[in-house]
Amino acid sequence: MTKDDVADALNEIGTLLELKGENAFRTNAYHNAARLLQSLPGDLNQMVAEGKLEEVRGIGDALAEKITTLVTTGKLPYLEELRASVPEGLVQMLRLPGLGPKKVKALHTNLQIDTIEKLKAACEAGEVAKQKGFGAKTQQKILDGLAFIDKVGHRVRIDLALPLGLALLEQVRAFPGVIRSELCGSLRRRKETTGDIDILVSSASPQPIMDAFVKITEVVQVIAQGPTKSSVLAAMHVRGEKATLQADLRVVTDDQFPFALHYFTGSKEHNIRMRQRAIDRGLTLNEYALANETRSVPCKDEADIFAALGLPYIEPELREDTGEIEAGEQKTLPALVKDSDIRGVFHNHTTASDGTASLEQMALATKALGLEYFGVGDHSQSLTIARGLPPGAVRKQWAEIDRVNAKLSGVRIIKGSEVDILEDGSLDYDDELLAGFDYVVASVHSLFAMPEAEMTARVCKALAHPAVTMLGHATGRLLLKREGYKINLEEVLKAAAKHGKMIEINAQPSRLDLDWRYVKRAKAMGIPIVINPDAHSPGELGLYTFGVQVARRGWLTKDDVFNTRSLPDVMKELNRRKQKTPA
DNA sequence: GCCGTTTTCGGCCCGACTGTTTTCAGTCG
Repeated sequence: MTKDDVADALNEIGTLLELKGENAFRTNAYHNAARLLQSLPGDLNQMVAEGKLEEVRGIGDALAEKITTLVTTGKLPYLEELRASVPEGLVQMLRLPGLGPKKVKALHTNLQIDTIEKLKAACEAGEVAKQKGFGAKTQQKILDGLAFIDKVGHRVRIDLALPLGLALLEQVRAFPGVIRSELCGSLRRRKETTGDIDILVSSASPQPIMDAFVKITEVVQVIAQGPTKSSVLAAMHVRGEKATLQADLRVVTDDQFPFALHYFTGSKEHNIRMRQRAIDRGLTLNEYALANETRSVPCKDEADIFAALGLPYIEPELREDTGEIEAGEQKTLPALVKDSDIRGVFHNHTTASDGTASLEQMALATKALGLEYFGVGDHSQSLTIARGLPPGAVRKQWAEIDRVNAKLSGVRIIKGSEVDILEDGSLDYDDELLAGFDYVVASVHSLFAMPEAEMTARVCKALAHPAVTMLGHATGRLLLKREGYKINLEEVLKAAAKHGKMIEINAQPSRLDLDWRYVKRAKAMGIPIVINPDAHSPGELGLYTFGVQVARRGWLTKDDVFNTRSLPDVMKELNRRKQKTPA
């Protein structure tokens, strides 16, 4: 058993104990131990063998014994007994916003609800609202949550899906007889979430490839296995989280490969347009060929297919039928921004607020990524939960930045802050303090339930403030978990354009906010975009690449993205903006 | 569950918000 498997088991115990109404300190000890294990360096088997587990702060006798049993036998009777005593449906109910262990337990005890289906029926019958501690609003919130899950289905965030897809692809590529192979589908188009992994292979002998595919270590279940297509369920741990997805493998001949690659990359809407173009030229386009009864157009790659239909190559990220065909015809397709264009990052956190690494550690990690500048953006004073900085701490940090900047070479720390937008749209620091920052990210972190008009006015007012440089995570959404707050983004973009403000693409894979559709809109309005990792640890700095993917889906070129500029350029522009700020 | 210069029991876990209440339990970050 790996560290991650053991951590999964411990987390499961913690959750099941919560549902049984156990003491929160006890359940937390399990979750805590799971987290400890995942960040533990070295080999777990070896630690167990050497009896070193108890030395870890947070793991005592009881946890050490359970971990030892899991590692040595691969199972744990205690966990199995727990599972048998708690219906599986209760664990699923926990995923609904507004439902925690206490409420789930109450629903189970009082209404015998132990499945999502029974929960839905009870809400629709109005039974839940009658329960003590529940009410009409809670009941509606559950129904909204159920509808949301229904809509989202079993999709997985790209930061989890892509590593799993690439791990499978890498192994498939090593199979004997594989000529070409690629990821297709929404993963290749770098959509923010993925429903399944599509892998395409060209080969003259499909059968051995099918046989080998279902035996890959990440495969947990074989759903179907035919001569040229197989479907499996694959799972992998990525940075402590488990990704499980259906993965389909298709094998075609190498002549068919470009057509199949285009077809399975989609999107469906893009494909429809392309097939129509083929028909207009007296041809049919499908996953095997571009042809009619009398002739077949040979294509060695996708570019040949586009060329045969009178178009330049269209990048997968653009294939959504949102104007890419027309732009191709007019030769106005953008040269999309690339990872290597990024020269620095803004909006990051250090131990001064809720980050895990010091200013200097973060700056060094930025340099190690080959970047030139690290914009610090710790939280402002109102966000006490994230240890937001009071003014005194801000001034202390500025002195620290000057000290570290004097010491380091090859990377520069830029003074910034992620300042809360307060309820009335004012900022969380006074103007004098704000004027001392090189840049300010303004973000909403409170009162998410505000009516749309109020929230829009609140954010637009903040954007009018001279000290604000850019807007942080524009909607506050958490992908597959929580919809963003209600806000009129069109109005927000107008305000940003009017006041000359930038908007960030928050590159945290759970956010990817501003959404790519609005990124495209922002570009059309001339609003500069900044790709920010919102890193809370050195390891998160590299997440900016997920923001680059959003930028590409939003048609952005290098020139559209502020942090593709060099350090001198960036400082010049930030200073120019500050000159406009009345002190 | 873990932990101990407060050491074998009692504290650990903070604060805002929501929806339910009429003073607060539960959820969430």
